[in-house]
Amino acid sequence: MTLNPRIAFAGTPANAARTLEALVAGGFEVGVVITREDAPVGRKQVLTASPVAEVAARFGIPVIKANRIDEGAIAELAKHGCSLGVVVAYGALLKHPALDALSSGWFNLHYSLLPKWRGASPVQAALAAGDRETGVTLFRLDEGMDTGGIVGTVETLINPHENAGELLARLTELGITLLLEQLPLIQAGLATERTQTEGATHCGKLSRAIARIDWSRSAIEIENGINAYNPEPGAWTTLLGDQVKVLAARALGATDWAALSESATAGEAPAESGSVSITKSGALVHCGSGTLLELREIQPAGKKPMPASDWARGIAGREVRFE
RNA sequence: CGCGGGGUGGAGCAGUUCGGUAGCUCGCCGGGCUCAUAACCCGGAGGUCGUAGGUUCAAAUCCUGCCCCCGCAA
Repeated sequence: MTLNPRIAFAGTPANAARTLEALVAGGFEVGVVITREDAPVGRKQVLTASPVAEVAARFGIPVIKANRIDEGAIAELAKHGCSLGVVVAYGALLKHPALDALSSGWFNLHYSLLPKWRGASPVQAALAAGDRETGVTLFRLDEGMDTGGIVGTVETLINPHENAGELLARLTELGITLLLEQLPLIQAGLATERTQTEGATHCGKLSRAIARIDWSRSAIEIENGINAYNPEPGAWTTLLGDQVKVLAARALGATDWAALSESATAGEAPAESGSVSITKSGALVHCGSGTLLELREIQPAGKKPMPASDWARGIAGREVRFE
């Protein structure tokens, strides 16, 4: 038995589940877990409990399944004697009655360096914007959207070609470190909270629409988008009307290759955006401003993910252009 | 019964509409060229065409059931 206050944990997806695991392993007493209700998953629409619910069940922690922390959930919450809340990607905003439900308040792990990228998709936003660095922020929840006082941050450089899945995995571990370090201080009333600075930026919810590749943009911008929107919701384009996911690709610098090529000096028409050149080892897509994007991994609709070189072999000899 | 694509030698594809026992680009094995090579040349191995049954003189190709994979939607 610890003397520390019992913690209420709110979260839903896999990285939240991982954090919950670490919290328990770290000796913190999690009195109750709040997660979103079971949802249909996959083609079969099987009603599935969230990863956080799974972990809670494994540790025998009581679970409250609610898509928002309303009066009913607050009443349930009160039964478990928790005084401090930790929120990691729960999936709903905490409004006022809920915020006041715990005497020591709620603290949230947010995967950006606040006040940068407040909102629902900070990891993706940082990658899409081509940021060089990002991080994790632990802050006290208030009624605003990611506006509360900052308890601590961890910074990290974004690796070249790193996608959102990889980056989130790293940030999750950094967040766990931060949380395990700061939580005892918070519990002891020794944590400091500093007001967020000016210059906030925001990001919205992810949608499939924004993950569509616009081949008229430069290769670097396109690569940033591909890194940002993989693995979810998946950067995509279309080929003859069928959707094709681009799982990984690399911009070949910012060079205007079209202007340098012999065909340009020979007066031939420049390649249209989206047209694909099959090479010996793969495929190059012509992007805006004459830039080139080298495809690395691709997934046509109905197919499994495959190396771009394999895909290129199958379409060799045909004219190919992404729309 | 939500919509849709697909299962052909190790990989990616073609062939299926108009049935006649299998092709392409690679990979692999062996040999050659070369200082050398992921380059080039020659040769070779490897396939019950997802599965069960049906129609037929003949089925990867037509019909029916089943299994599996995947995209969308939710």
